[in-house]
Amino acid sequence: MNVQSTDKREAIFQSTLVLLQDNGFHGTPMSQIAQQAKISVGTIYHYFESKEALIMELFSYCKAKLMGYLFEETTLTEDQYEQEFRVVWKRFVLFNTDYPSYFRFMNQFYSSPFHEMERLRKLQQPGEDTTSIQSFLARGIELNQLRDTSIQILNCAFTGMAVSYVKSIIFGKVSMEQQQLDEMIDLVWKSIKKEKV
Amino acid sequence: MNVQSTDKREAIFQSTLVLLQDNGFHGTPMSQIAQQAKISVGTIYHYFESKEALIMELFSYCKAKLMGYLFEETTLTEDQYEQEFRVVWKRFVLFNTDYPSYFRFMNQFYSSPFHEMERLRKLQQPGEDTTSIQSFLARGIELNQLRDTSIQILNCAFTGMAVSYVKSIIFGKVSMEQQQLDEMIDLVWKSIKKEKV
DNA sequence: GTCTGTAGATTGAACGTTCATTTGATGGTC
DNA sequence: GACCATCAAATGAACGTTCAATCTACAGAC
Repeated sequence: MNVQSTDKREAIFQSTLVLLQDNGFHGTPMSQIAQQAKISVGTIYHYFESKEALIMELFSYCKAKLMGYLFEETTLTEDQYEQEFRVVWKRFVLFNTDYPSYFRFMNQFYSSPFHEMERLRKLQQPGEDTTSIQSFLARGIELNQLRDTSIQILNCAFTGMAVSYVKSIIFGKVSMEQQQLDEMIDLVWKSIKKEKV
Repeated sequence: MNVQSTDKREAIFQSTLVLLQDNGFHGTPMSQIAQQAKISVGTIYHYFESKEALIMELFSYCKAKLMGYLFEETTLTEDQYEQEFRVVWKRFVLFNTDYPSYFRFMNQFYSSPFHEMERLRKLQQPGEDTTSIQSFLARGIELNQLRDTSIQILNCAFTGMAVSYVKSIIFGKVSMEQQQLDEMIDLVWKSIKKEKV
């Protein structure tokens, strides 16, 4: 696979992202994806085994981008976990509001039967994402900064509020102001920080 | 429309719910819905104008059930808002874990293009749901029990964490124990309660 | 520098299937 | 016999996928 073909894959990904957000998975025919990407239908099948495979790979692609953005250049100082936390959470919101097509796609993906497939795939091939939100939260517990409870519960607070907030912004219920973003981060931090005795 | 036809509508709703959660909207043909409901395809079109109309009405049906359950028999005493809050939040979780097909359908609905249609419909015909979560939260602010911030932000905490928690339970990441549920409610309350001065 | 062979990339018409919706007939009720 | 409910076959459009043909790039021969 040479440089050109990487471009083609990218073009297919972007085209799919744009169309999916308005039409959904089954509402987006391969022919339309091809048209938008300015290639022919057959070419898609040169790069992806099937429509389903395209979606699965697109998901990995999006997730990798998000995770890369969240944790890039984070210099974690032990006594600055709270600041670090605020940065990561804010990045989560900013990434998704800046690239709403990514967000809407991943959101659709997670609430679709594809999610189940992804889950099963992960069980067979575990331990691939080492820089996940989960391990970031785990570190917070170790550093005695976060409530000593299950990672899953902390994750519900972190991700749940972030996703919900991003939705509010994208769907226009809330405007994206610095002040409100900071207040939202406060809510999140209040809920899962370790109480000082 | 007599009693029989109400039963038929109900049967169609239930059949659709069951099939949609595993196959998604476009992966669920009308023929299959009919088969599962033990009626013929044509009959569905007697009760619903189209597949799309069926989905939209199913959403209203589900939402009404959820809201009815959340706020039934709540005797709101002014000085017991916190308790009331905990009851309502817990009910939100219980309803959705008890009826996962409702949850998964609504979740799909919210992350699909249908949501946009619903939103537009709502704009044209506002003020229909008076017993919504939003007004419950608004009351909390009035009673000086919740942080004095925008309803949308409070809603992100309430709904965001609840949805995320229900997902964890349904997808088997977290088991549903009383202790954990209570801890989760604590997180939510901590994040949005009014700080005592 | 030109020619040639080859492997991969690209095309889009064609195929077979599936689906939402329509329709006209049939059964039941008052 | 009028009206509503129900049925299942028929319709026609749309879709995912395939494939034989065409194009492109480039390495080696001379």
